[in-house]
Amino acid sequence: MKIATLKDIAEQLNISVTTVSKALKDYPDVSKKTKLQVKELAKTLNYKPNAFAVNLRKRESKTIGLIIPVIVHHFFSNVIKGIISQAEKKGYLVITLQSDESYELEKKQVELLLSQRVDGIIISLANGTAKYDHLNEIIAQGKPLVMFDKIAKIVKCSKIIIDDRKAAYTATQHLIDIGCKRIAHFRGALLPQNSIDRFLGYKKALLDNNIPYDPSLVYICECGDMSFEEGKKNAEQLLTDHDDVDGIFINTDLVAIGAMTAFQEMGVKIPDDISIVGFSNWFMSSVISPSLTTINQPGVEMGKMAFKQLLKEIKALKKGKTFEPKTVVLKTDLIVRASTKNTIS
Amino acid sequence: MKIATLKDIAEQLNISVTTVSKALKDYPDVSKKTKLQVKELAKTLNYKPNAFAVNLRKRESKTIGLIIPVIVHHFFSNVIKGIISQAEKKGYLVITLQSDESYELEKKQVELLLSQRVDGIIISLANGTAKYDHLNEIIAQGKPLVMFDKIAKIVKCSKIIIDDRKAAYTATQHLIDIGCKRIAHFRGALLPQNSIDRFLGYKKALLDNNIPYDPSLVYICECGDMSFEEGKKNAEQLLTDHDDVDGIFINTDLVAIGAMTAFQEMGVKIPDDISIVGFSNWFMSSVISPSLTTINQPGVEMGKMAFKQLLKEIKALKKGKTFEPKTVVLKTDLIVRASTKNTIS
DNA sequence: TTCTTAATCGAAAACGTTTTCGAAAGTAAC
DNA sequence: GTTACTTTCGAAAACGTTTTCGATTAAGAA
Repeated sequence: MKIATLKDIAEQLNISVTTVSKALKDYPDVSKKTKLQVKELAKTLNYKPNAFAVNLRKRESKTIGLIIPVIVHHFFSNVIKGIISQAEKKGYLVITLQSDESYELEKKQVELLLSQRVDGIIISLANGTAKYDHLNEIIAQGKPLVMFDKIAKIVKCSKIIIDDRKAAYTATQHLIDIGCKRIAHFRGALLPQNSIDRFLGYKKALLDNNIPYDPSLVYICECGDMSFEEGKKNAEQLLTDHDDVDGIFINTDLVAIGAMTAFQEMGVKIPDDISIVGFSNWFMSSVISPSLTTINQPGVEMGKMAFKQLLKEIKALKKGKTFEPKTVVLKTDLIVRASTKNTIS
Repeated sequence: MKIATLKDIAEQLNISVTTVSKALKDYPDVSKKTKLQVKELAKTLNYKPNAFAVNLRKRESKTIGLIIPVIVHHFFSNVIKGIISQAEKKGYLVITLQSDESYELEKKQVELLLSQRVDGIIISLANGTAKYDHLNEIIAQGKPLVMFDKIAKIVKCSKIIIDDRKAAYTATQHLIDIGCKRIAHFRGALLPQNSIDRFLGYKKALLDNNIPYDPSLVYICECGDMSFEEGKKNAEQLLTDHDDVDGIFINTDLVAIGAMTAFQEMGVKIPDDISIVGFSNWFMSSVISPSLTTINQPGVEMGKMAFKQLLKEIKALKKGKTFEPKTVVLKTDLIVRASTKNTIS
């Protein structure tokens, strides 16, 4: 019932704890005979090294922390999957926490992970996060930090992102290419960097095509998380504000789907009356009707990359080396589906 | 840069490590003055107790393990969310692993968690799991184990489930009530208990209503995970096998959506030609067209329950008490939407 | 024989905490 | 001056590993 320790093995074999430890890790200064005996007994006693003791001694936990705004989310759960699978391959475990888009919680969770002595932290910022002391503390403690998707540019750490601006530009350009003249934008929250970047990409595409930028066509979401309801609300508002809009680029698929639902309820035809482009390529977007044109955001790959970078830094630090923060930009693709329709050719 | 320890504080204050430790936890045998000094210095040094050392000493990690078949999954990610949030509230952290529906991986992951000395394990079984040695080992080590959703009845541990049979019965009865005469069933994999139970509920509903049970109407999925493609394939097969089916009860929403997509591509009208009921109430199901009638499966609540039960058992064991495994059955609801249509009244 | 080398082992310290137990010093009572 | 408390502290052991460094023995070389 009690879990076996090195001491138990040593006593049963009448040898020292030292020798048992060395035998199990194939040190050269242990005889073949003893090694065999030790290994055999270890197996029958179902010996497993006590991780606490190993951690304490080695000053590393083989564990990393992961903080994300929401778990029930197609993109984020893909990232989680990517991180966990990659980590497991390399012998690391992942402690996951959800910040719920709250700065306060996020800060508390960083403290928690630090006192747990994780070997490194991967984080995607909450929308509410505007102060970065808690992140700088991680770095100050000499712990690797990797941010992904929702990042803070100022913080000196590695970042795994997509080119939001370029992707948004591509999305908007697609609307223009198919003949849209009045293009609205649902930009989500004001703060997060990718919200800003997507907005800038949208704006640039307009200007590059000599379409005047009209601020009244940009809808902001004051609430914490972009949601289905937000999309519905914005769509209804848009319809009362403007009757000439023929295209919308929307920050997130979920919001886009909310908007589409509202439009359909109000008798607006998609894509005939309005073309819509979303962002993220949620699985859902391929099965709704009409299917949603969107930007594919490679979640699993992002997760894997984030862990790989973190591991690189963990290893560098272990060897006493320093490292330069690196920013990896992952490729995105425009996926054209039924929610956008060419009215030109 | 270096992280402060009790010793550092002790040396700077010229007192013993013992006193520092006691001061920080407000032991009565430390003077107010020393307590104040210690706490102040601890704050300025940003002292955080070393979790490894505490764990080693206290023989508990305040960490639990969670193994699930898939992360990117509406129901499971909801459960994860429930577990993590509840655990955080109680001061516990969660290490999440994904078994990918593989018995081998699941077994390895249990070993991993045990050697990590987690305080308990929550698990939802892989479809491929038919042997339970690894689970019994957890119990043999005196660690609490809670299973949810995909459980093994034989294993003596607490279980959080829904009444799959009853839910399936309700779903099938709904199809019968609206006038369906030939009702098919996509049952998913052969092995998992809930797949079996849902099938039994389906069958019982038929028989209770004097509808003959026809095995050729039950479609099995040989593959590991139930997927969108599986639904399409089954739908196509069904259409060539039988032309008189007017209702289907499908194991999982995702498969149901796949089937609906296939039907729509083949010109079969839903719900006019065939009524469909899914299972789980994925968010997606409410926004597709037609929206999907389904059984609501309370993921977050299930996760919270699972953790609560686990914590109860952890606490009992800590006090040296024993406990009786408990099975909690959560309520489900039928959610009627547009994919089923009353052809009677 | 004596010296060198190789092979095999173990004592001990260290990682950072927690907790038990006793010591010391001060105060109060007699 | 002795006894009896109270208050405040610290030594030491323990949790289970890992690793350094010496010790011991045996074998081979001189």
